[in-house]
This record gives sequence, C-alpha cells and structure tokens, in this order.
Amino acid sequence: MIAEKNFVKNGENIVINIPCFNVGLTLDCGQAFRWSQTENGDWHGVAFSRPLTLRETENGVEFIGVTEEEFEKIWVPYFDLDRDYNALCERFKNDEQLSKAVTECYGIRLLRQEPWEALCSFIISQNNNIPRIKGIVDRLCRLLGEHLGDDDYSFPTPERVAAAGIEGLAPIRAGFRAKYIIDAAQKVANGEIDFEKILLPETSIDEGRDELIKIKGVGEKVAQCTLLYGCGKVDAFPIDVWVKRILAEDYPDGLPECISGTRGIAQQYLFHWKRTS
DNA sequence: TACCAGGGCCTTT
DNA sequence: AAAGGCCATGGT
Repeated sequence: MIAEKNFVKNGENIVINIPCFNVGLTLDCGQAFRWSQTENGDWHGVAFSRPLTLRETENGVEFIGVTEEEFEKIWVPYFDLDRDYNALCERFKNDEQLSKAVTECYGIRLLRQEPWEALCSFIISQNNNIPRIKGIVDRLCRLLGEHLGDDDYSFPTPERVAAAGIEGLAPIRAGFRAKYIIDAAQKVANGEIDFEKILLPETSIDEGRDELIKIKGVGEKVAQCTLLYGCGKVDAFPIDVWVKRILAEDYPDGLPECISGTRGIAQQYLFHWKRTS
C-alpha cells in the first residue's frame, strides 16, 4: 500500500509516480553502499537477496522485472514508499537551514535496510571514505555472499561471516575493522544481539543502542546508524563529523522542534546538503 | 584526553 | 609522480 497510491503494472515492470523520489539521490547519499549507476543511467543493486534495476522515466520510476507481490512486500518498505515525504518536508521547512536542505536535496528517501547489513556496513564506515567503504562491502559480498546470478551477490549472513574468522576476512582488506565485524557477526549469530526484538516498535532507541554498543567497535554513532537505516527507528540521530559541524555552526541552541519524531530523516537531508554544498 | 588502528581516495605540489 | 590530508569512529 502506498500513501499516494499511484503505481501501474507495465508488462514485466512496475512503474510508480510519487512525490519526492529521486532514485540517484536516495541511493547515493551515503546511507547504502551496494548501489551503482550503469552505463545507460539505470541504478542496479541488491537488497534482501534480490537484485533490482531501477530506471527513471518521464512516467515515473520503473522497477524492472518486478512482480506486484515482490514490489509490495520488499520494495515498498525498502524505499519507504508508504511515508508522505511532501508533508514531512513541509514540516521541516519551519526551520531555516532545513528548508534549504530539503529544497536542494528534494527527492531523498530514507531506505529501510536489513539490520545486519546496516550494522556491518556502518562498522566498515568508521574512519573511512565512501568509495573505499563500497569496495570493502563489495568484496565481502563476493567472498561470502550467495551468488544470485549475473554479477549479483547477497549480503553474507552473520553465520557465514562468523565462520570465516578474522583471517578469513583478509581478502576484503577491512584493516582494523575486521575484528569488529567478526565480533558483531558472532553476537548476531548466537542471539546475543536480537534484531527481532530491536525491530519491535515498542523497543526504544535507547534500548536498541544499549544492546548494540555491546559489540566491539560499535559506539554511539554506529549504533544510531544501525537503528536509523536498519531498524526503522526514524528518530535515531547519528552524529558524524559533518553533522557535528552542522550542530556547531547552525544549531548552537539545539535542534528545532519541527523534526521531533523523525530526526533521522532530517539528519539525512542536512548531512547530504552539507557534504555537497 | 590524546593517540592509534588498514588502506586508499583525492587534492596539492 | 610523490606527498600528505582526510575519511558517516571507537578502543585504550
């Protein structure tokens, strides 16, 4: 179900036309690391072990080769298509800086990724740059993920990663982060970290954070990223070097009231706006 | 509270 | 082409 129900089946494809969905911005604004643009301008990647190609046309966004069932079950939640971003952005415009951010970065949607993938990806992100993060994640998936045909691989399960061990991860060249990835994989695989519970709406951000920081190499920032991008906690608020700068320069007296409840989405607009301006 | 931990991208010289 | 700064950080 989409808030503004506006999709049609076009042969093998689903075409949607909804406000505030810029595919390139959404997939390349630093929240996910497994999407890339092909030569003809399409976007291709893998999520939930399903390869997907997206195409922006004048009729809307085409989900190539996707059934209605897969669209509803997988891609509507992944691309947060049930949320009314126009209403959200209107609310954000009550703040001066945010008003610029949502105008200049119009079309960003917050992706609802798999919890384990988000956790692992943001452990890899620490003290690292985006091109290299993508490289490490790509090598991890090729090394331990399931081959899905063509050049597509699933994100490896925590069990597979834990079994590989620190030495087994050497080929992905994650550096000092390898030991953190293994500790995370072990704690998720043995149930010490229970994403089923963290995913429950009644589990608070603080509760989730307290669980996640038990993992070596997971501090406040990586925990907040995992909750925001992987656990549907849209009020989680990761503070990296860019957001720290924004807080110091633009919000010395604290965050505006108009983002309460969805602070993480506001953060995504501010982060990308600051980084690209 | 500093400083250190892989490695490589990217800008500057 | 070589150098050096920097990077969606956390541990010690």
